[in-house]
Amino acid sequence: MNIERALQLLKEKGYKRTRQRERMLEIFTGQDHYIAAKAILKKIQEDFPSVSFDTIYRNLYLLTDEEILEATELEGEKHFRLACDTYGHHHHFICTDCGKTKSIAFCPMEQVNENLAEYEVENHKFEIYGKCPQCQV
Amino acid sequence: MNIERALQLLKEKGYKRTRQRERMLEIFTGQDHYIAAKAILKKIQEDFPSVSFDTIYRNLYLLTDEEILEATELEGEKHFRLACDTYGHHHHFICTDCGKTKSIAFCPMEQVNENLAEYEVENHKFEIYGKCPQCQV
DNA sequence: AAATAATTCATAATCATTACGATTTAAAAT
DNA sequence: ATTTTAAATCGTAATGATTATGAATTATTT
Repeated sequence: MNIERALQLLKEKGYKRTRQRERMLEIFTGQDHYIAAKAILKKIQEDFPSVSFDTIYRNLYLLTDEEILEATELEGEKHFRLACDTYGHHHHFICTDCGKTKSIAFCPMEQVNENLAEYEVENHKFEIYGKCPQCQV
Repeated sequence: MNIERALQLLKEKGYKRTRQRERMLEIFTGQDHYIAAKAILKKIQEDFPSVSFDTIYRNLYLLTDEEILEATELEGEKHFRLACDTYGHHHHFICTDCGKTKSIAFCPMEQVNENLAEYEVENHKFEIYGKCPQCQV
């Protein structure tokens, strides 16, 4: 995902192009880290000191719904990153210090041979946690 | 995990045997469901109307640290269940309605062949979400 | 039965998140 | 270029889960 494509997607859906949204996308661009909602807020306040929680959260969820961002919950806080498009469905190693991610192509759902016939599977989560090379002691 | 063993473990560590703790363990016994902290509180209040948040949360975390309970975070709320001892390390299907679980013996870490040599893996999470037979529409 | 150390209770504080009404602003229509 | 209008933002307050605190209580040890 890149800014151009994100803005295009938003336009197609009739959403307005606001400076706050552009700035949010800029913050995410080029990052392969998950970032806490709180951290996004702080970053944006550097340019828009009066931006409110509402704006940030509303937009984070909007962008996630539109699949421009990916979300995950780490230690009770929601974190976000630009949706990856290196390959399709995949998972992540996530650094518990800095949020840096490494993509894991393998999806465990292919291998589960437990009998789940009577269960209606809707979703799954596979994440590996640890320290990236930069964050090791 | 069963009550006797849990109480034994607590005793060995020098923790006191309180009525509240016994009641908590009773509530979990025989359940293969993840239960929200809030729900535990309500249940215990039936017997101890004046029990406080503090008691519940402190004990849920204590029991989790002692590996008597297992915890997971579902929709921003922590949920708990008795640690399974059907077999060793494993994962769960979790019903998003009632919290009922089904054990999944397969662990995806065995299959990951991405090169994580430079990454210090500490932990992982694999959960499948959906509706159990009882909760399907 | 007394001592002591852990535990609980009652309540307040914190932290992330969500909600709301008034105001502003981007984009469409004139 | 101006007006219109619907969406978005701001400022602030509310909510909900969780954590913290200090005094009172209780299980265990002496």
